[in-house]
Amino acid sequence: MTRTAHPLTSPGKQMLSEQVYAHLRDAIMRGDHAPGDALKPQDIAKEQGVSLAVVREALVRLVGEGLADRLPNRGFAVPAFSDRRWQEIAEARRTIEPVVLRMSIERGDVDWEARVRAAHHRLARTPAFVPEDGEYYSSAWSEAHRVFHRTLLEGCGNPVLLETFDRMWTASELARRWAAQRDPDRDAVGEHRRLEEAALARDADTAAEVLARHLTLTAAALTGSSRQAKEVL
Amino acid sequence: MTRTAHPLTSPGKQMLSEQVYAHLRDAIMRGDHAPGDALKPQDIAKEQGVSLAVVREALVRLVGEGLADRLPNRGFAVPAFSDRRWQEIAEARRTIEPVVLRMSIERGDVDWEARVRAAHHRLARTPAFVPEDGEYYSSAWSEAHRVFHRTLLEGCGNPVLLETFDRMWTASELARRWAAQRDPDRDAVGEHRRLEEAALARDADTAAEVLARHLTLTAAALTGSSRQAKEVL
DNA sequence: ATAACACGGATAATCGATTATTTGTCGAAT
DNA sequence: ATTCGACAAATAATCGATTATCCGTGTTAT
Repeated sequence: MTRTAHPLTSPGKQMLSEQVYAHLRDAIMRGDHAPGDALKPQDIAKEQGVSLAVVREALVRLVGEGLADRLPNRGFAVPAFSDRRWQEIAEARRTIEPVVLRMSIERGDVDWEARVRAAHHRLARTPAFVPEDGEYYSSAWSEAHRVFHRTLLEGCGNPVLLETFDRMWTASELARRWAAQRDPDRDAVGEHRRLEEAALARDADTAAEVLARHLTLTAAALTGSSRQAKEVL
Repeated sequence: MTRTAHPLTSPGKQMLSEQVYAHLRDAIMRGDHAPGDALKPQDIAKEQGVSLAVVREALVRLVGEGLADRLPNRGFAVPAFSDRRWQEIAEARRTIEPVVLRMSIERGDVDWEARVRAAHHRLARTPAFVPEDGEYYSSAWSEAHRVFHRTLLEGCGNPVLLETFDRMWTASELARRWAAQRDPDRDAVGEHRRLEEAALARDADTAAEVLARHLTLTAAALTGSSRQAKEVL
């Protein structure tokens, strides 16, 4: 039955593939599936109540962002990160983010300063762990963490560099889900505080150094032993 | 009629969506379509002799790589780059590539040295322009140019950083197609030669500086006037 | 006993057709 | 003459079904 023309653009409606994409992305990032698990279009289509075409589109997008693997004629799967891959991602972040942070600190305006303050404040008062979630970071903390690191860089004013950050962050978080158990000795809170202080003081040298160290320590904590951290430092 | 099972994996066969994807990517990168032109799935499907599903999959992949724009319920289009966007891409390259080049020079082995030599040699003896192609760079030169710049960075040994290069290079070349007329005063040949020399001499400081200048000059040449180049330098 | 081959189930890839949305146009009311 | 709204073409999004491919299993020949 065709209903009469909409008086105004129907508000809540968006593409099904978009919804399925977001759902799968969140599920994968949340770690709902084990690495290597098959993502079967038919099963997903049935449980989401949509056709294969929309699931397929969502999966293809996921592959493009590194959130799914594809083997031709073999289907899609949750990506499995090797330790080597994880280290490469961490190194890439160490290489690029301090440079962008410098640019950000040199260029950021007062609005950026305010956003940095707000992001750090939010991060500092969000608990990283909630008892019932076991060893995993709470999703609220993960999001606050991402926003803080991104905000630090946003002063650079270059969307292309921020896109690069987004891609690496996604890969980094995905790998962290599975490479990881937390290192209780880490003082990430203090590192974040020092980052904020250096950024707001416009001390690019210190900020870049602290960020590089922060990323190194994080990477070392996630590869199990803290031996590597001491070596690098 | 179903034919009997293959004695061995049929050799030339690959996914249709892959072929269509490659075809569209090449066409867009070659500049066959004007920026902003609609990419109509139906037309493409008909001229390629495939169904809508495979065209759609190819287009979704293209969007993921920034080689097509998508407006929900409005279809796909060849991306139109603003001058601002082009400058952002160029700045991102200036920011990241010199840093990666340093790492590459510090780490590259003798095999890398040989590949740099070969890539530069190939670039130097490939003509940048062929008369019948008007003002556009020849596709052979474009490819040799890409390989040279990529090879310079490959010594870093980090696939994640190289993926980042690939994405930025693609965006850069796409923008160049349309932002661009060449600046006859440019001595890109000399810049490339100095890059090779500094890299092989393991002079990371000089190489990074030459690369930054090279990217600045290229960007300035493509935004029309060479005024900006002089300012930045 | 082993290795190569053929069958069959499961699932990926593709297709043809249906449904939904947008946009331009035409006409009526002001 | 201008604006608002309904109609109609174009085309994007989705669906259900078909075809092709892979892989495990069982069979047969050596």
